[in-house]
Amino acid sequence: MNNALSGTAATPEVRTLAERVFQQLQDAIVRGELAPGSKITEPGLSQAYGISRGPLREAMRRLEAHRLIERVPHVGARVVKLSIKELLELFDVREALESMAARLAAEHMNAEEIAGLREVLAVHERQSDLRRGEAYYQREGDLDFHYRIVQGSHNRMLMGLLCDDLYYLVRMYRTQFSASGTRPQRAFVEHHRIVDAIEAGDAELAELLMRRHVSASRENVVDRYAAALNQEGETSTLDTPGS
Amino acid sequence: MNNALSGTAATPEVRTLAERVFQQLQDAIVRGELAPGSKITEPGLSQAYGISRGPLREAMRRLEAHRLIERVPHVGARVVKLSIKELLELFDVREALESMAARLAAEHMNAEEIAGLREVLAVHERQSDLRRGEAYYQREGDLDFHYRIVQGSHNRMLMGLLCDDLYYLVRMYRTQFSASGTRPQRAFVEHHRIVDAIEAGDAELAELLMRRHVSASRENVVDRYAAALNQEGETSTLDTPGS
DNA sequence: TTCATGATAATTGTCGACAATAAAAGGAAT
DNA sequence: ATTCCTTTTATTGTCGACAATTATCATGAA
Repeated sequence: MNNALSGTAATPEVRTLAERVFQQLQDAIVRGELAPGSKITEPGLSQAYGISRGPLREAMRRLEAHRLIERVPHVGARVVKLSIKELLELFDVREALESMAARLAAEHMNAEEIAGLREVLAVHERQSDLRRGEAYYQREGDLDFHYRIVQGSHNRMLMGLLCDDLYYLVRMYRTQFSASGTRPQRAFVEHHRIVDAIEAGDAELAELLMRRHVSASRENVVDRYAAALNQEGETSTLDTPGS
Repeated sequence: MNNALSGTAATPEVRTLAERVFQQLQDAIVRGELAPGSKITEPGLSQAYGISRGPLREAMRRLEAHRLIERVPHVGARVVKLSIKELLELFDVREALESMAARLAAEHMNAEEIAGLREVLAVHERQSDLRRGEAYYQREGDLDFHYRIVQGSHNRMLMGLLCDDLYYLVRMYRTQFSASGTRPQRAFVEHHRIVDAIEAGDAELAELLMRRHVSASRENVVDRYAAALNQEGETSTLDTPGS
């Protein structure tokens, strides 16, 4: 129940050192302060955070489980670097999971939760009035929207997979690719329609709309990437040919 | 590439102690040797496996990440005990993920992989001839079938979620609920039809069939549980009332 | 008898040090 | 000059011990 969106926000005080440094590292990685692909050394971090290597190793194990760092035995760990291929994989997984979440939300969400969802949309609308292009806050809010729907599914396993694992990768991608200004208006009306379907209890429609919503977001990323690739002459991460 | 089904089977020698004890513990939990809900104590296990508490703690962290044990700070860890509610949640997640996997498999699977899939079905058919009711081997084979389709999706994130996390829970459930003899014939023809769709490259059909397949398996569990509940007067795990 | 309270014991969290492995640097031979 | 091998160095893996927290149990009062 304590999984706030910004991680360190709604956690007053953590009991264990490993937990705390885990959250700090998680935040640092998501915000891009630890560069993607950069190597992480245990003595360095333990000195930087003023703790021993024991708790640090546990924190790193958790980061590895959340797919934020990659470790190879006896060699070391490095911050994960999302390629465009892995980003698209992430979208496919989100499409599958979030459409299911929307379906379950339409079946199980209660009145208060739906009211909260509408409130989120209202906040977005206000922010959209203020700053139409500036999409950073809205993007965080977008995640908040998806977050609430997942919670509304009342499926703890789904919540764990989406909120504890994948959403951190999504946020990391957004800072990494600086993916602002991604079709704000259209996503807006799609959000509204999804809430309408959920409120009407139309599970199939909610599922379909959410599936299209995520899929459209994915296609948007593909287009933007192709455009950026044409404009510049760079080949950054579209490798890994076989399989 | 090295994620064999039986865990300790295709791994000749593991480099690190933590890795080894992790696999041993994972196997012990899945096989039911460590009773679900039983408490796990660090000194006990470190003595039992003849290692120090350091590697053991890392192994336990990994088990926690794989949702095989549950830890609470300063209190301890206990083997996860799947309730019927969580089992149904697991099925919903599988339905979402595996239907997507089938869709992607229909798009990306190559000839050799399809041939391998057909070979798996052939093996099942032979085993089904030999022992029709005895479904243990067939159930392991069933997981092998699903395993290969997930691999055929060529989506590493999907593979990680399904094969590294959820399938261990599935196997654990099967030993825990001793869920043998679950509609072997019908699952059989469903498997065949799914492979047909994949071979035809019909992504939509493969997705639909896999979705129905998992959903039917879920409903079968619901029915069996309701029947067992009526027959006996026991109330085992249908608690957790509010959400 | 039951409940609260304090002391005891056990377990978890944390730390520093040693051993094993892999990467890096340096030198010798072709 | 390049390549291969040896030595060195740094990082990871493992261990045992101490501190902090929690659970247990005994004791006493209502």
